[in-house]
Amino acid sequence: MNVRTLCLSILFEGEATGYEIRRKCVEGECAYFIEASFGSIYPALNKLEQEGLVTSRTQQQSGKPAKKVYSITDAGRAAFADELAAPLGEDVFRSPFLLFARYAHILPRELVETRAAEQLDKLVQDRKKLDNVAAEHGSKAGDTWVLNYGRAIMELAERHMRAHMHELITMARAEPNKDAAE
Amino acid sequence: MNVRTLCLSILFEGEATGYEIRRKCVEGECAYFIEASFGSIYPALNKLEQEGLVTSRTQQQSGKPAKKVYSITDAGRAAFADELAAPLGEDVFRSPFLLFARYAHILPRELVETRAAEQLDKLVQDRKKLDNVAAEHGSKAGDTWVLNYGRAIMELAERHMRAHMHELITMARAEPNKDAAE
DNA sequence: ACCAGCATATATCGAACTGATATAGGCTCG
DNA sequence: CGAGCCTATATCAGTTCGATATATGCTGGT
Repeated sequence: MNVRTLCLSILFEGEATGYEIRRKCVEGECAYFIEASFGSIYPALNKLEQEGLVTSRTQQQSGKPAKKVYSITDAGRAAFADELAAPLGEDVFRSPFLLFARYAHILPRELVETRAAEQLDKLVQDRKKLDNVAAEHGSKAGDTWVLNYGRAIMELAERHMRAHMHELITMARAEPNKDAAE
Repeated sequence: MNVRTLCLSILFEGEATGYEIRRKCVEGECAYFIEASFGSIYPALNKLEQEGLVTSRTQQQSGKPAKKVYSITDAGRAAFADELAAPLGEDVFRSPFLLFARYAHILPRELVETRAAEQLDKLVQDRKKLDNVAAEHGSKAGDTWVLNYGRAIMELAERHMRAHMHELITMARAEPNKDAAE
């Protein structure tokens, strides 16, 4: 599932600029399961326009920079339908925190405490963000389903972290570590 | 958290070849929260050797190709410790399936049914894999913690999917779709 | 008996993507 | 009244993925 398809999926719902597509990824309906940077969105939109899957018009704004509003074409809608019918890629989960956690036993207690607290905070923030999206957007059924899936998992992650983070901190405390040598 | 640090983390635990590092990412203790391909592991190991953070020796084998066994150096251990002390990157979750699910309402019922079943199967397989890792490896405390975190989440994901996938399928069924036109 | 396919093992390359940076106008708040 | 932020587009270097190449031996099916 590449940035190209992501752009088509958002334009399928209605017009948008590159900037707005980015925002929808970071704080909108897709926030939970997609990420894309400007560095991939803008080139993707250019290429989609070249291929005739989207069209654009430049819109002047008072008090803000001019923006380039993209719309999907019939060819774009067809291409998106084809993408949805194609075999799906694998889900990906990467966690620097979990790599860190494996080595709690050789790390200073204070550091483990800090990182665990930061991680819990991230989980809480992310869950709140999903709750807000669910509350604000009068989203369609598919969006609600995805959002509920995300919220269920974030809730558990938060609960699990809260219940078990002290064990990680205890590991760090248990063995005196290299910190003493520094 | 880059491939470089991943390699150091695995070599910190003991000697390994590039191939073995890859395996540990795919089916070992890290399977849940890390992924890395040969295309990034081998170059990373070469660079680490150039920098003196790891050393290698070539080991002949009967019945198998020769392998290049890497070991971490003191400089490597120090570099790894520095990495662990540095601020952590963000956790990443990307799900082509959830992007697909948003559009269940415009998709043929059969396709949604197939993809939902495939997704459930993946979740079951992944959970089983984590259970196996937990059972086989007499892993250290940090590994057990990470594994339990992963298992808790996979279990919920599986349960949630099992309980709610029929809603997705119903969405597809509810509105007749473009499939009729094909 | 033989061959297809799979596991081990290293390596490279193009395409994709991230994260940082550049540019630029206008707004807000201390 | 200026620092910093928001909107907005764009590019670039570095990282990573996914596919492919190469080589060898084992295993299972016909």
